[in-house]
Amino acid sequence: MNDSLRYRFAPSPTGFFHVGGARTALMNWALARSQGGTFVLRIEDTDEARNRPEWTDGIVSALAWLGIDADDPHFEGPLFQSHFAGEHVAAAERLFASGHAYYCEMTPDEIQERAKAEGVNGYQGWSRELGLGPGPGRAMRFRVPEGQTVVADLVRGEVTFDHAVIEDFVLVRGNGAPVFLLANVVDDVTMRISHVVRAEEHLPNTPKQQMIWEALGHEPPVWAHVPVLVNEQRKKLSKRRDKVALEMYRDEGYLAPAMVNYLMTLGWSPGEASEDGSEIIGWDAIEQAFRLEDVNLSPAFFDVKKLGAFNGEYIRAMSIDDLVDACAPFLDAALPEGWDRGRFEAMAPHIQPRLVTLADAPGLIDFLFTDDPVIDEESWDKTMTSEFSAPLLADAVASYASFAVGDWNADQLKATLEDVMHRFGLKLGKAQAPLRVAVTGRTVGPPLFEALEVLGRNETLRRLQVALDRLAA
RNA sequence: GCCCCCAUCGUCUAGGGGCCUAGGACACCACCCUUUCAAGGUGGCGACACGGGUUCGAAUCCCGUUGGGGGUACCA
Repeated sequence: MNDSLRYRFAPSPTGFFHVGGARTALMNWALARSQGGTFVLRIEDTDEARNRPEWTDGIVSALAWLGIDADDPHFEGPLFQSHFAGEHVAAAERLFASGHAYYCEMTPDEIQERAKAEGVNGYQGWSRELGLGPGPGRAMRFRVPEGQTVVADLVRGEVTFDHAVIEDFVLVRGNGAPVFLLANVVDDVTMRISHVVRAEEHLPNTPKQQMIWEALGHEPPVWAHVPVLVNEQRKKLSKRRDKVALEMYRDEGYLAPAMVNYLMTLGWSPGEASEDGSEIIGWDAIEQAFRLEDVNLSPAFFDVKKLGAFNGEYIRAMSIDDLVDACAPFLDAALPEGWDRGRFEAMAPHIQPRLVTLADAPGLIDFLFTDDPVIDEESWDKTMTSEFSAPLLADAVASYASFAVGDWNADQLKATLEDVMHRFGLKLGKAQAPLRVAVTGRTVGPPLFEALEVLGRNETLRRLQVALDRLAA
């Protein structure tokens, strides 16, 4: 372990875990593990979050789902920001004592008025030289010196900010509560954080944080601001308009490794680490290959369709046993209680290449687990209105009825229907359609004869007869 | 308003002066395979925002324009 490499991930609990947060967490994790450093999970527990401990539990379990394991030696935490509250105030006092901060008793309204009257923008350090001491309602502000701050960012290079455009920002509110900006820096200092890897939206605040680091007498950390994730309108992913909760993707049957893989390809490319040019690459390889220096500068669109492609890829790579296990919860939710696991195991290889998410599984095979298939009327109309539908069905019933139980398998069923179709001068694609609708209720689905084999002789014949009766009526 | 960031196919990206008539992946289209739908295979469509420089040579470097995004609270 390299004790001097400490990467922090500092989410605020909000009741769900943001996919953007997942990505930065993953990046920090990859760095900490491959460099032999530590991933520090620090949770910004607000008052509301403290009343809802399940929110912070959610963060830990979301991280665990992603493979960021709290028991891993590289993992430290969770630590809670509120535990350091005393240190926040103490640091502010030191800043005041050393002249880096001063008290100001102007209210936001007064500031706005005066700025308007003077035709200037924002607070102009009006209380700087008043020599005010602490007092009720007085906020502590940072005395921004002349000059400029250069933020050395590992992904974006050196970014220069002119102090002239940074107002004397508030450190501690009039009620004595330190602001987030200060708390954050003090936590980072206290926890000896060496690398701050976070989303780009924090870049404009970084010069302020760097000034605080320096005023506190510390060398600032290595900064790295990675591009934000955006929606189709190129706006930052937001809880209100976008589907951003990691938990929702998990609950819809997206696989963690697929999500992890996809997230890491946003703003970064595995490059040489992927020998075949595909973007499908396992975590171990990602961990070894990931470098902040290789991260892109521009925002990336979170494309659910591409996520789905990755997910399908990962599903197809699963063993049948694993697939069955993974699908089980989704089947529990959708099928009648006590569904036959063996039956699903028999069909699993056939639905595997057809799944985008695990949640798609029940819809593909539910007809095998219900008393009667749900007939899609559109499908019925499309396939049962031909002249040959009824006679073909009748022929099929007659042919299948003569099957011995031991002959009831996909190959024989197919061969027999081929005989039938020849009698009608049809191709298999056409001839199987009425049977498919009669048995499954739909025109599309898993391979028909395999499904019939699983369904069994009696039930298949019964369903075909039901359809025949309906056609006769 | 002010500050900061960004700009290669529809999308995610490769690219760091000649290897680029710009490569891959997802999506899309066509064909093949085929038991419907998928999966798989083959092929196709498709981009360096614009304008100036620098250079023998620019997607790559510089400047500007335009366009996008983010930030700017006694929010976190």
